[in-house]
Amino acid sequence: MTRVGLTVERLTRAGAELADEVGFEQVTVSALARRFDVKVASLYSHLKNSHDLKTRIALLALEELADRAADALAGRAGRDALTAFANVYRDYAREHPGRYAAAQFRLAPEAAAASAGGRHAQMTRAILRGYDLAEPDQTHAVRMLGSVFHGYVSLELAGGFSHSAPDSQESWSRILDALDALLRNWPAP
Amino acid sequence: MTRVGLTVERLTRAGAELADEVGFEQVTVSALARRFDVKVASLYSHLKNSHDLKTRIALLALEELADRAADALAGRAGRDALTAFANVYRDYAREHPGRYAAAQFRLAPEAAAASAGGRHAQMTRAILRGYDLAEPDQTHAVRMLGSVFHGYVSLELAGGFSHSAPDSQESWSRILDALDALLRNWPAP
DNA sequence: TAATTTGCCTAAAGGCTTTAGGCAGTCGCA
DNA sequence: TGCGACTGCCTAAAGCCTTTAGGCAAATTA
Repeated sequence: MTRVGLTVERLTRAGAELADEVGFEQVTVSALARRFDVKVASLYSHLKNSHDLKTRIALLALEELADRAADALAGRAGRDALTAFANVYRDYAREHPGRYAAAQFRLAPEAAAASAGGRHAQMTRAILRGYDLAEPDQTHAVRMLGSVFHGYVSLELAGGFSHSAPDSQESWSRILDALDALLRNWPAP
Repeated sequence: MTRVGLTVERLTRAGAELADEVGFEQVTVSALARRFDVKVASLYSHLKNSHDLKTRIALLALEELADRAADALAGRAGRDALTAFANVYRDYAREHPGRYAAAQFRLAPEAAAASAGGRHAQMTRAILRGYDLAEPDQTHAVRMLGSVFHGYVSLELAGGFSHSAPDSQESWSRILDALDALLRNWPAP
């Protein structure tokens, strides 16, 4: 009856790995217990419930994404920043599909407030400083960028662009070109 | 022991309604059986399994969406078509959140091939006929439009834009303006 | 070393999925 | 109209997941 040394942090990290391996949907308290070779009930002294586990994985993914984005943004501006930022999302989703799915997990309002979501929005705004957009257009542009990045990455991950020409990488590059052009030339109302 | 008259079609429609009421995730063979006041096992002569049910709901949603989009597109061109098409997605997602979630369900390749997915792509291409874009830019633009529509609607549905100014409707309008401008002025490589 | 806390365990109840086999309406055909 | 075949819904049962309650032993503290 040796102790394995479970902690919320270890469980969350293992849950994130599990998500990348089998998909976020399949992350289950049982599967996690199996992975630690421990009885299921044992996890319930560390986790409130299954939803709690998923929330924690989502928060972890949002933090990781924000950290990477912050790194990528350091020392860059304008189109360079836009591209680097966008690639962080896409690359993260490709490297960690389960975590990326987790990042889309519908958080309860207080969890959302405590999440790295705010950092993401702030960073998107920072990118736009290179583009001379006043409010409220800046907010519109923030929302649009978020939509394109999230939308493209989701569709790509869902297999939407595979098996058809031109390849996805090329579309991605050209879409970033287009966004850059659009931001430099944002239409008046 | 009267017969209720279950059919795959009725089950699928009821499943779609259930999805809108409680969320696509919560759509379950058990819940559906409850709704028809019938034993769970009875549904298994009509449905292969739970995944089959979800696939059918997804296909239904994709059909409905394509039908609406086709209606909206009839007799419109250019920016007018773009706006109408985009609004179909957004409105459908707001009216039928569960079905919209279903439409995002990862389909198996053959199910995807038999789905209305192709009609959606064709209609997006039709819109672009008003904008003078040659290949491969047309495909890039199709992918970008899909990304923005899907991304925006997902983020909005997830509550991303509520409780903050400016309101979501305004951003949506301005983003459509921006897309129209971008398509009229698609940058060269 | 004794007392206390903490961590993992056993047990059990309840829900969802899926398969197997059964009985009774319902429909086609003579 | 009556008989047989089919179809549709049912009971039963096994397997997996979640969650709670209560227990014992290892680790921590004094």
